[in-house]
Amino acid sequence: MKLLFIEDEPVLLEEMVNYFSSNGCICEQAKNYDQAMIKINSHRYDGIVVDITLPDGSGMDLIPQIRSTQSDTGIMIVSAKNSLGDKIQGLNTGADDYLTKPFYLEELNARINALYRRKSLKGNEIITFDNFSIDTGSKELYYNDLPINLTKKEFLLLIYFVINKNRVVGKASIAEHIWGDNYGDADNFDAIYVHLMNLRKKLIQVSGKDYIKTVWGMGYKFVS
Amino acid sequence: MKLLFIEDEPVLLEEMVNYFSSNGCICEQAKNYDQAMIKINSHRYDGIVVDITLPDGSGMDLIPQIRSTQSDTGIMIVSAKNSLGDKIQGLNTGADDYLTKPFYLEELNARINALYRRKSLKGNEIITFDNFSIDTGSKELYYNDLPINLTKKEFLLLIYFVINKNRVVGKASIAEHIWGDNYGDADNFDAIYVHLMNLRKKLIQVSGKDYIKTVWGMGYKFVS
DNA sequence: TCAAATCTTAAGAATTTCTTTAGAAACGGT
DNA sequence: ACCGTTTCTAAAGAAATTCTTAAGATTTGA
Repeated sequence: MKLLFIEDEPVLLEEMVNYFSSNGCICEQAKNYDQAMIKINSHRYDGIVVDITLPDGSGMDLIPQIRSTQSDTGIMIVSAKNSLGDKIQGLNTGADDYLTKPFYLEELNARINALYRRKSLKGNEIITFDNFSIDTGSKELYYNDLPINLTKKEFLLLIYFVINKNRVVGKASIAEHIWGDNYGDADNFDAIYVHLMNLRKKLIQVSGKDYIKTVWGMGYKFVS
Repeated sequence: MKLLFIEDEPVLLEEMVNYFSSNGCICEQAKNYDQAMIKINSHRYDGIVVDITLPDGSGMDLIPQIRSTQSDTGIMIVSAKNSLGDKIQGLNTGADDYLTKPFYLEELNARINALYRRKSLKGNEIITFDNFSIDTGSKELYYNDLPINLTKKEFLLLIYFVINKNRVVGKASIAEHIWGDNYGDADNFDAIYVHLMNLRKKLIQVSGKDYIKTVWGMGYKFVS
């Protein structure tokens, strides 16, 4: 994942770059508005962290600029101001999320990852796990190049699981993700059960491994 | 995670409670300002979702009240876009985040989790003590990378203990946090005893150490 | 010291949650 | 309109958790 950090405070900037570099990210930095402008207009990033208060301008003004050229880049505001008004304004200009200083780097990391997951889902991408590969463009699943026939619901379910790998997802989350808003009856999860079991069985059938672990009373977890 | 939803619109309230309950949270609700006030002053929560427009008052007025007594509680405002307006801008209410209606429950979920991470878990998704580590995302406990199987209640109990490390927690507090307000019989703590002992035994079994100290007549204390 | 209160432990009953199956209903392509 | 597929509903059985009960141990305080 390629990231850009726009931040004038040198200590924080270094901390962020160190943290994300050692987490396997490609990190670039800009120390002020002008540097940021140059970076933004010449490179693409998966995520950009923008400090609002810069010595030569407001990070707020950078956001529409980023958004106009890099529509699927995750934009994360970091700011010392913690009034609601600023947050609202920031998100209205096209940012995806914000964090007020001081913050934990773990928190920033979690949010950037969440943004990346959310954004990258749209593109035609191939996600792999073990011997499986999912082509999100053609909506197909392969096991060692052998195509596995999944129904639409099973496929959506699989994608949702893979995106949230190793994390417990509750039945309600699954329901909302697959059926959207109007999943009326809250305590009727029969349909989920069925699709889930079908998907589980298909994965077991070809791989011999059960990827979907049941977490009693909580939901399910995709492990790999 | 124990949550309070303050919302007068019954459909949305029910949806939220159902959603988060099905995702493994303990949920309580308040339908108006007065009910909310009572709840806030008598219970502690990990997160509170506040609707601004209530029939008998403004949710905004509840926020300083919450903040003054529950500093680690994540406060999430939900509101129709037009009622946010300019009034709030620049007004530092003490809320942590906001969401304008309508929203996806998944979005609310993500934000509440983020707040919980930041406030209670101090930025970490993984909490450690001695050779144990608790992964709050995958809902698993490890002892030196050896997974320890806990039931839902045991897991909730452990988290509650760890967050309140070295502090005595009474049985009533435990009950409240793990069962919410629908814990029928107030002076029946038998169920707590059982879960508590089961957790205690599991921890002793792998580590040889009893982390849960009994404080006679008071409650229990998790030491590390 | 002894009775009362509180806690520990264990076993089994009750409840909840999950799995599986089968068939009905809805959908989509021809 | 027909047929095959997908999706949903329903219901029964399995599994795991949760709760109740009860008996025994420990601590407290009169």
